[in-house]
Amino acid sequence: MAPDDGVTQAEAESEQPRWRRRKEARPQELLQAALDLFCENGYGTTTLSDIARKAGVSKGTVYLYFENKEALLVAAVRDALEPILELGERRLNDPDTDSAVIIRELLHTWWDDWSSRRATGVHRLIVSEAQHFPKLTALYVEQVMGRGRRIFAALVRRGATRGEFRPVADAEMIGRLLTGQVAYAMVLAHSVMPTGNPAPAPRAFIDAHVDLCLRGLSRPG
Amino acid sequence: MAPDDGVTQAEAESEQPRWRRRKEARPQELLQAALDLFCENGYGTTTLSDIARKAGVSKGTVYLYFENKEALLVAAVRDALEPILELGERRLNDPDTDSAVIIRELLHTWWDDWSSRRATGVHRLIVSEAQHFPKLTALYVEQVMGRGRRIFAALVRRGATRGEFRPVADAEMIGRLLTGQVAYAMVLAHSVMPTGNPAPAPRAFIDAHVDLCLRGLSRPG
Amino acid sequence: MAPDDGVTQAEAESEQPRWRRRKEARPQELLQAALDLFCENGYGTTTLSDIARKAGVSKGTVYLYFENKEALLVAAVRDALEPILELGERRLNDPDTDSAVIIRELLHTWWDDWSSRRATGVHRLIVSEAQHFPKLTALYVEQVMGRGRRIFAALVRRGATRGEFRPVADAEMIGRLLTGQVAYAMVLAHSVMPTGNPAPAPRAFIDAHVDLCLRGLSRPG
Amino acid sequence: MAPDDGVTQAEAESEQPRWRRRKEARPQELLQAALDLFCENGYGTTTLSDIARKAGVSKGTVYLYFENKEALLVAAVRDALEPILELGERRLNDPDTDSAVIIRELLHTWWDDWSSRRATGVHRLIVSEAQHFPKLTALYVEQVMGRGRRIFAALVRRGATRGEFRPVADAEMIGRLLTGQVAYAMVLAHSVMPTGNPAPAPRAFIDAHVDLCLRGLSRPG
DNA sequence: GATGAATGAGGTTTCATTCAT
DNA sequence: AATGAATGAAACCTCATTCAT
Repeated sequence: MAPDDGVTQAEAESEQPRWRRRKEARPQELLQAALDLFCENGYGTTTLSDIARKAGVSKGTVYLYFENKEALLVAAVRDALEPILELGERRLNDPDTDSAVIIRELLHTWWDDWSSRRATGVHRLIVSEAQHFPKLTALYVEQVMGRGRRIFAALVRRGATRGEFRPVADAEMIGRLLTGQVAYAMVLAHSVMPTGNPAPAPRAFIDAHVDLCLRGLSRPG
Repeated sequence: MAPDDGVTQAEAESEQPRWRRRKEARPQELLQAALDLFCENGYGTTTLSDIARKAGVSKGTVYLYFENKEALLVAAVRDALEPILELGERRLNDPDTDSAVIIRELLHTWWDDWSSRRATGVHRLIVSEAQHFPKLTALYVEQVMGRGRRIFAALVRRGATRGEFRPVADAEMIGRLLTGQVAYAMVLAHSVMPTGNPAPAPRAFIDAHVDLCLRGLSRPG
Repeated sequence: MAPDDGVTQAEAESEQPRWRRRKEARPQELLQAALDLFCENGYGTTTLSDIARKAGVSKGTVYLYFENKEALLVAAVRDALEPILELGERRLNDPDTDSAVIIRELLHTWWDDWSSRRATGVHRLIVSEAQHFPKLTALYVEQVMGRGRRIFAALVRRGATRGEFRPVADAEMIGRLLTGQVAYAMVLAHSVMPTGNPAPAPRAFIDAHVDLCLRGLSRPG
Repeated sequence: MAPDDGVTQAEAESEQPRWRRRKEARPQELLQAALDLFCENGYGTTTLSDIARKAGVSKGTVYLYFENKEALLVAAVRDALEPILELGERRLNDPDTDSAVIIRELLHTWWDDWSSRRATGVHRLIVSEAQHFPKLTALYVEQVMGRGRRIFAALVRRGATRGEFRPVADAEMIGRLLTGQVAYAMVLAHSVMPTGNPAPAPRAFIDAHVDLCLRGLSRPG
């Protein structure tokens, strides 16, 4: 989770030549370096020199793979989100599992998946830059926010149908509430928290959130 | 009176208030122009020329009143938040009002107050720039996030003490959850939503949020 | 005629301040510096640093007066040509002067006027950059080439009408021939000649050209 | 035979020809691609990638055959001009042909030969880049401009000697005038004309030019 | 106090050239 | 011989900041 854990750095090696041919690996290294820096410092503050240095290449090399800085941003975000978005609704249809359990697990899984991709900062990044990159924002709204909301709305309906939850008038809104709190936690984790301001551990926070919401969804009596 | 409300009156009369009143006749237009533009376009994208033009003064004039761009940002945020933070716990001590009602009203009031100051964008602004202005972030975390959390934590405890709510283990966490969802709505209202992505009306969203949480806080049976 | 005769240089003065406010004079100095350098070295080879240095200002100052490099080129060319184009047909209607005399004098005057504006290099500049600046090229073709051609075509017709010249089928074509040779001399004077390749003096060349053409226009017998 | 034609046969058999024959199997496509692009877009604007792509090779390959971009320019120009310059004075010595006819035909042939080599743009290219490549410019001045001027000066002297033309004081100057107009037509054909500005067809233009000049050379009475 | 012309560091981007493969 | 990934210098341009007026 440290912003510069060395994984993407150029490998320190013996008498390294001026450069190495890495056509296959380069784009990934660049995308990860770009994502890390954009998430950490924002788009405007991150320079292409920073990205190139972190990826262990020269400035010009970036332009072999990406049209310009904006394209790099879009590619980095897409690259981070795509595999995550393909995961999704795994246990949604397991009839033996309570909806409450699925909801709780899915929210935890969400956090873990994004963390493993070093992508939790994407929320903050999008929120910060939304005005300047409407295309990317639309992607995020539809594929991330919308998808999450729909999944959890479906779970809420499932729970209501199965008699686990009380009947719910606006399941979409509940879906929005369920996901929003977690997304916001990711936003804060990449903005105000790193400046030395404490916050509860993600798991505890998510659990408290789920506890409160599930209790709010439970059937009276 | 709730036993724990001391938290919210602590700094009001201290000998050296952390949130200083600066009543010098600063060009209010400058602060408002800066706030609007920073909130709308972000710190990096907003130029001092933009601000000066919007305020109807020349670029040089800005430097008569503010050390530099950063100082202007800090002053603009402070200027926007200061009067809002002074509002606060008005009806907190009215023994005839249910805690649930206070909570609901306070969240709505929060939104309205911030809207009237054109300050709803401050959340997004802070979130975006937190890394680069730790002082300002600390202020925000303590005075805005922290204050809100403490107020609502106190209200939760009040409700539990009065028998309105079930007993709550971690009232601070509940306070965090209650305020977070609204803060996040403000963040979204100034980031992804303006790019053409619909969201529910604030009032409806807040009400749904409060409904769910209060139900989650209600006493069983 | 030397490319850098110091006229446009920043004035060396006593303890000069970091900069001087010169709002009125700046654009002219910049335009002349730009024109000189563009004519001497071409558009692509001339850097904005060169221009700024020659005009005695910093790079940024150029952008206070001109949108970008291209706008500076267009403005410099326009600024050089405009006063010249306003001269024109002065003696065209003097009935006491032979058409042959007018033609000869006008061609000499043309050269002298352009020289006095340090604008003889514009032909070469336009010819070199025509493909990349079609707007500017169109201006040149219409206002410079076309105007010259039409003036001299009119003179040829005048001479034929007055019985000085033989009847001419295509006066426009003759106008093209009369002007082209002089324009080409200007082109060469700013391209191949400065690299150490000798050419006849402009006056002698123009006279020879006029001699040959006027003899070709004279009435048989 | 005209007494002064030695000028045009001077360098043909010298021990170390100034215009060297380089018959190495250079990729002709490279030279032609470079010539086309340089003539069309200029030297600075043409990238080595463009040339390599047009020639169907990789960028690196260019450097197997040419030291650098400048060497490629020189080679391309030389390659285009060399065979043309070897043509030259074919019918110069045919005693049965009038000098006027030779002049007219030679100017048309000049245009046709250059067109067939796609080399008409070389004039514009040289004019544009003369300052930066003095060696190449000197070559052009001597071998192209000078050669042409001398050939036509010789023809003018031939015509005067044979009594076809009036006596001429400065035949070199007439040669300059005869060739200049055609060279200039080529310059314009590759600069201002392609941007949508009409001009007479080359043949008509050359004929009008020759008509005027030959009439100017004709014997009075 | 107010102005806005001027500065110059620093950003993104291009491209001739090199060199491991 | 041929490739094309990689380099890095240098270009254009922006803008926070300064300061003569």
